[in-house]
Formats: sequence, C-alpha cells, structure tokens
Amino acid sequence: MYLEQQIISAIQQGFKVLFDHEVGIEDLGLQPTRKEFEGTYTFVMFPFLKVTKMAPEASGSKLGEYLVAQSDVVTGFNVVKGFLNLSVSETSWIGIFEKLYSNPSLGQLPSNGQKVMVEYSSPNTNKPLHLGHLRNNFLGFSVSEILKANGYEVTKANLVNDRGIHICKSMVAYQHFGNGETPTSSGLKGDHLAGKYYVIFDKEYKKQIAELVDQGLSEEDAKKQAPLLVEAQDMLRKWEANDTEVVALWKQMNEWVYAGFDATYKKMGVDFDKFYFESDTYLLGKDIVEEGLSKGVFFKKENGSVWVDLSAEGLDEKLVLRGDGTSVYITQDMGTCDLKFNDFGFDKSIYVVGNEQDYHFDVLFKIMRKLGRPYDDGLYHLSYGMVDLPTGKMKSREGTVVDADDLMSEMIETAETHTKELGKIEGFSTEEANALYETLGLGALKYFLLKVDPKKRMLFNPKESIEFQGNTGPFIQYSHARIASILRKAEQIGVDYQHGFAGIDHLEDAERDLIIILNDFEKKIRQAGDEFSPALLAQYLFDLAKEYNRFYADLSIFNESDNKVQAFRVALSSLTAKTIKSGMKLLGINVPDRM
RNA sequence: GGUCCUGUAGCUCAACUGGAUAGAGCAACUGCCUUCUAAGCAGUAGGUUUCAGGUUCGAGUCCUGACAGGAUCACCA
Repeated sequence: MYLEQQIISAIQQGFKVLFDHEVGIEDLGLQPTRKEFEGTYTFVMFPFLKVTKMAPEASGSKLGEYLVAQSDVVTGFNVVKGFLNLSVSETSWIGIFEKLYSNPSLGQLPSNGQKVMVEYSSPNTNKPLHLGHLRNNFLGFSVSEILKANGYEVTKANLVNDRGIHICKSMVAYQHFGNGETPTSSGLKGDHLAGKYYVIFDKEYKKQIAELVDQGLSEEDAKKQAPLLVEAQDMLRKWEANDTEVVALWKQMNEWVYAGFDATYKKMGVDFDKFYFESDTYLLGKDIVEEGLSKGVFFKKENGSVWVDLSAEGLDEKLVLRGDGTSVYITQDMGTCDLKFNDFGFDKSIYVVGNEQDYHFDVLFKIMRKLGRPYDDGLYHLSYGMVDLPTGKMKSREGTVVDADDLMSEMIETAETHTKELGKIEGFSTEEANALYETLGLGALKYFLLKVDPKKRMLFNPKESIEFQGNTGPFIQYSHARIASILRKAEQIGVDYQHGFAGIDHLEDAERDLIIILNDFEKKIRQAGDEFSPALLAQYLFDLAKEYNRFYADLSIFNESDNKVQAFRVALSSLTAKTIKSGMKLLGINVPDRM
C-alpha cells in the first residue's frame, strides 16, 4: 500500500515538474502489470495526453525517466503504446517484506472509531436451516470479521422470527399428529422436529383443500376455509391474546428449536452478540407511524390505513399500517431500526438478507431517510443471490431442500473418505483425525459458498459442486499445512529465521512475486470491507496459495547452501502462512498444520 | 404488464470499477514424486463476453433497444 502511494506521489510530482500541471491523487492509479510485460506496476498515459501535449510513447518515456531519476523505489521502466510499466528495486521489495514480517498486527487495521451492526441468519423457528441459510450465515459472519479487521467495532445480531402464522402451522400439526413426541423420544433435533410438523401441516392442509373442492367449493374458497388453516389463524389470535395454553406450547416448541439451532450454529462456527425476537419487536413502529403522520411523511386514507407516497423516489405508495390499526411487516422493521440504534448507536447497520427482499429494503431505507434519522446514511442491505439446485428452486414445504445439518455432515464424511484414500493421517489420534475432517469438510463448503460474488445467484450441485482440488478451501488449507511442515523442520534443524535479512541483496522471481502478492493483503481487506464482499478475499487467498506453490516448486529451501537465503525463504514461508491463516479466519475457515 | 438483478470457455466462477492479446478451477490431453506433503507444479486445447446499435484514443465493463433466466410489485411475512 505504502509503496504504491510513494510511486503515485512521485508521478504527481512528475506531472508538476515535467508538464507544469497539478493532478489530484485520486485521479492517479496504478494497475498490476500484465505478466507478459516487464515490470510490476503500470501507469496508463492515455488520460493525460492533453496535459503532456506529446505522443503517448514520448509522454511515458519522459515520465519514466523522471521516476527512475527521482524515486528510489523505481529502478526501471518500459513503454508499450501508452502503458508505462515500472520496475521496483529489489531492496524496496526486501524492505516491504521486512515491514510485513515484523508487523505484529498483520491483517488488523487500526480502529476507525465506528460502530457497525451486522444482522444475519434471522431464521424462522418453524423449520431447520437449509443451504440458503448457510450462504447467509457464512456471509454474515465473514463480513462481520472483515469489518472488524477494518477497524470497526462490530455487533452481530440475529433477529429471530419466532412468531406468526407459520409457527402456528407447525403447532397445530403437532397438536393433531404429534402424540406428545419430543426431541428425546423421537431422537430428532428440535428444529427438525418442528420442521417435520410444518411439512405435515402442508400435506394435511392440501388434503383438506382437495376434499373441499370435491364437495364443490372453488379452489380459492377451499384454501381459505380448510379447517387446519382456520385453526392456525385462530391459534395466532390466541397467541396474541396471550392464551396460556397456546403460549405454553409455543414456548415448548421454540425451546426445542433453539436447542437445535444452537447445535447447528456451533457446527457452522458462527456466533452472535445480540438476539432480537420478533415476539418482542412485532408491536414496535406504531409510534413511528404517528411521527410520520405528524411530520407529513405519511398520510391516512379514508378507512384509517396509513401510507407513504414514494412515487417521487420512483416507487409506489406503500402501506405502513392497516386500517384496523395492526402492523404490517414494514411497521415493525421501522421500529426495530430505531431499537437497534438506541441499543448500540451504530454508524452503519447492515442487513444480510436475500435479494428477494430488495424492494422491501429499498422502501424501508427511503422511509427512514424521509423521517430524517441521523443514521439513515449507514443503512445497507447486503443483498445476496439465491442458491439454486440443478432441479431448480428449493422449497421447504415440499421437502426439496438441502438440509444444513445433513450437508455439513456429508461434507465432513467426504473429507474423511478423501483423506483416507490419500493416506494422509499417519500418526493422527482419532480426535485429531476427526478434527481434521471437520476442518476440511467445512472449509470446502464455506469457501465454495463465499468465493462467489454475494449478489450473484449461484448453482449448487450436491454431487459435483464441492471439490478438494483447484480453487477450493482445501487447496488453500493444504498450502498452509505444507508451510507448517517446513516451519517444523526449520525449528528442528535450528534455522534462525526471526531476524536479519540485511544480507539478502538479490531476489529470485518466485520470491519477488510472492512478496508482491503478500503486500496486497491489507489492500484486499480494505476492498472486501468497503464492498462487503468476502469473495474478494477468497479470490486473493487462492491467488496467494497458488503463488506460494509456484515458489515451493521452483526453489528449494533445505537444499539451499547459503544460510541467509535459506533463513529468508523460511521467513517468507512463515509470512505466507500467517497471511493465509489470518485471511482464512476472516472467511470463518480454519487451517490445519498437517493434512 | 411496471420495477430491479443476472447473462463471460462444455461446467463453476474471475477480470483491480473504462485499459494492453478477456483469466482461474473442474472436466479432456501431455509431462514432473530417489529432492521440504503430488489435495501440488509445468504445459496443450477450449471465447464473435446472448444479440444489434451507440458513446471515445480504448467497451465484458457506460448508454439505448431486443432476447433469455430470476426476483419483486398484497390491509402476507
């Protein structure tokens, strides 16, 4: 980072001295030189030809000569068309390496004094988590960690949807068909138990509809009049009236579900600092409706319903309170928005929610802006694409989902099979071996879901999607394990690689290329934070691991006769391992020392 | 129908926000384990970036219009 800034400021000086022209830093950018050309950084001359009043080649040469003469980091240049390719001195690279190597807070930028809340996961308590939730949870967790690394104070929040008609459906079905079954008696995790009755409800409900249609009702009427649905709606009313029996059942079932979720979250390796429950928040926001009315942001229709007119912002009129005075979804979201701010005073509030709710958040944020909330600039919907199966979209009611618990178990089993086939667990205790399978299986899964740009929808093929070779989590984990092995050997034969690289005066290509990419780590953390995109970091870590493996294949460490060079290569390996480890941690992925 | 998102190698994804001959992995093919872990490395092959226009020194990227896929548009959550 520092190196690029040095070069840029020298270029800025150059424009002043050579062409008598002031150029803003923000207008100057370097890009990596394509590998078919000589050099590390490339400066594009085209946009500045008006300033230089010379042909592209001549402009580039003149600036290049200036940089070599004036800057002690630029040692050479070449100009191809309008592209000025700059070479950086080996001593600069060695200096960069020493700085990175001695940095005790590698991968952690200093505090920026800002608070951010990241809401993610936000499950419904009527069914277990599935593949789509995995993307949500891994994303939310990773973005939180990335923001921490960027110097934010982060609060991870989970807004649990623990009430509503869908919960009542599971409850009604349980009352009818449950026979007092419990997680203990059935051996089912609590969330799977609730999900089982949600599916049963749907099945029985459809049966009832069919019967009613046979009796001559229209499809539409049948859907409304089916006894099970009526019962669920009735149960919801009783719940809202705080009916003792209904509330007791609700508490019981939710407790089972939470126990199940806890186990799943633990397996996933995600956690939360704050839980919000919709049963506590669903009545919030009515005061904001009043506020909006008095501010003239909202208006009332004849039947008493309250609306906001967003047509000036390119949207429609949107209901914010029903005619009977009850809330809609957005009412409580307005309330929760304020609640979060009052609880934590955030500068930014991020909602990790699927792109099916783009419109909803568009509306919500525009409303909060109209209401003039002090934090309205910090609201951000981290909208991610759905995970599709080869067979199409997942539907929980129809049981065409990939269950999160099942998928994680399968991944771990696959990792076990694969590891055993390769015969890589000599000397492992059973516990160590199991821990490794888990690290690898989950690493593969997390990396697979995080390496894709969040906003893009992605395809998951359970049979083929997850590999252990190439652009995968295990490939990066493997690179780390290789280095760990080198470090063990270095310790064993007593290589001192902690200090003293003054004697190094020459770099092999593979060494230099590795330092160049190691130097990008901080920049990538920044980008990933600015764009809320773990994918950028994932891509970087893959490139880094690849570069290391090239280095590993090209140059020998322990056959190197020069002790200084040998120590330097061990140190370079060590820095790579540290970078991989701390980068993978930001993705929520552990790295093993042996595999 | 209105609005929004997406479209890149056979498949899954990149492309530093407008820069050079569009890159990786998987799958296919060819080499490399007597040497620090072959879950690796090196190489071959694979492309009219959905299509048609436009903007400029320069377009996968920006604009317009088609086409295809998806989401959304309830006094549902």
